[in-house]
Amino acid sequence: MSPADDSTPRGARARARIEVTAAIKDEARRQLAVDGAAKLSLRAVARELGMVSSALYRYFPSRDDLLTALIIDAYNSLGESAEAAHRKTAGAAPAQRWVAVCEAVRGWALGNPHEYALIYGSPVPGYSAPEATVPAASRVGLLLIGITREAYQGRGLAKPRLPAELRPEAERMTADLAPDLPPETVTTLVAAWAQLYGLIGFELFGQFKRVVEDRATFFRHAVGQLAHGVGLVHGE
Amino acid sequence: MSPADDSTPRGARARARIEVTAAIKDEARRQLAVDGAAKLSLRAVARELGMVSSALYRYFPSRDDLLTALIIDAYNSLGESAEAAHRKTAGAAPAQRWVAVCEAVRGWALGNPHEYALIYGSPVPGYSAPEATVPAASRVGLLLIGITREAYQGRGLAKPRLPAELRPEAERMTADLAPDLPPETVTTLVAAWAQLYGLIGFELFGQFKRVVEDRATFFRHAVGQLAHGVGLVHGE
DNA sequence: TACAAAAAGAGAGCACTGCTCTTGCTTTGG
DNA sequence: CCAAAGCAAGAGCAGTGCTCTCTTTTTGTA
Repeated sequence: MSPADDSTPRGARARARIEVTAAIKDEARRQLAVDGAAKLSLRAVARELGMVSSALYRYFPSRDDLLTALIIDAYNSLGESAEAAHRKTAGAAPAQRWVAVCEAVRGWALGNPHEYALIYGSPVPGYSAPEATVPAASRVGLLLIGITREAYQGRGLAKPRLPAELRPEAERMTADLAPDLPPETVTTLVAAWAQLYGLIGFELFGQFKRVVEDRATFFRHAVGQLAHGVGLVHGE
Repeated sequence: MSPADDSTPRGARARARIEVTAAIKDEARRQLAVDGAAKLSLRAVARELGMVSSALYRYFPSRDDLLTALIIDAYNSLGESAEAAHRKTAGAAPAQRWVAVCEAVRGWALGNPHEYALIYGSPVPGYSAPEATVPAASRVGLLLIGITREAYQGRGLAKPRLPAELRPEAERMTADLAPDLPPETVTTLVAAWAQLYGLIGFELFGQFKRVVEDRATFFRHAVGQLAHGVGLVHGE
């Protein structure tokens, strides 16, 4: 995760530290998958690893620091799933790539519900994500921007309307996120990005219970509509 | 909250029980607003109320039961805010009512972030919402259905396209939720419902930090687009 | 190579949590 | 009137995050 400044760890101790750190995170991830973030216990992790709880604080100075490490890993794991779907659809139409990436995000979420809740559910109280999580957290968003850019550079796309009151904000966002795209598109894109997580969250957290049954099909259709809204669909 | 079967409590003891129960919930809500659900402590609540912790278990058999009561209250509080906005816009165009209700939901969420997180964030681990929460949880959804119905009965509305693979599910949802509306509309409506919470959740949980600044304007536009997608906007 | 410094583990302990059980006291209803 | 039910209080259990001290082990360097 951290950049490998010197790929040769200075000694046996440094190597051991890396291994123990990884072991702690692995065991913590295991407990996370079973019981969720709120029940993750440092003492239980240490117990399972055969070490005493106070020794664990040599590796993570607090429970929140462990959680932060897990959050960054989760963002990266999710990002890799999404990027894999993106790669696999190279050459396909932008709308299809969009749907594929969205489905990869959904699939990862369904497969790792507690990790998903950790990063996109309510943040752990009193905990605000440190700056270190930003790059990992951006990966999916960048992917969606990339797909849109590809479509735009390919043949342009239908711009949604933009009310005058939103234009300043739209131009600010555009300058920050994708200066080569029209503000109308960037605005819709950001909304679609948030809406994607609404769809996934409702499914994952049980709001669709007794409402939506064929959730995969429903999701595919909904994110297809999102792609349409962004302007990725030309034909028909 | 609970239906007043006999509005005259049988005696002084019953009255006291109601009052103590309310006091516990109030204090718990106070702590919830400050520290969030995970740090809500029965002992702290009891302490603040001048009672010993074990006495609290006469009123709520467990921490989860207290949380469930708070969840139902939160759903109802949110529902009332939304319904107030709905009433206040009686006679207005459906799209305007839609936006007003969505803004009421957002306003309530921003004003009660921890309560919002309690009901729409990641569910408390190992905790699945009991059936008792269903009616309270449905109020906002019913409102959105009502607005759409009003628009439909008024002058009909533009139906979005519906792919064949989704038609069975769309018809099932329609039969369950609003048999008098076209399946195309119901499907889009359910998606919009989830997407609304995506928009609010991203704002509330910090995902829009350094991305969207003028969030009120952005939100108004985004939910206006949702209304458009459902078919509530006729003109222009 | 000897040695001080840094890193790591072990254990005890503090203040807190949810929850249970027992012991008394008070209100209630037959 | 009096047993029964409801309620409060206190002690106690097992667990938590975290800190502090003490000892051992591994370092980089004089």
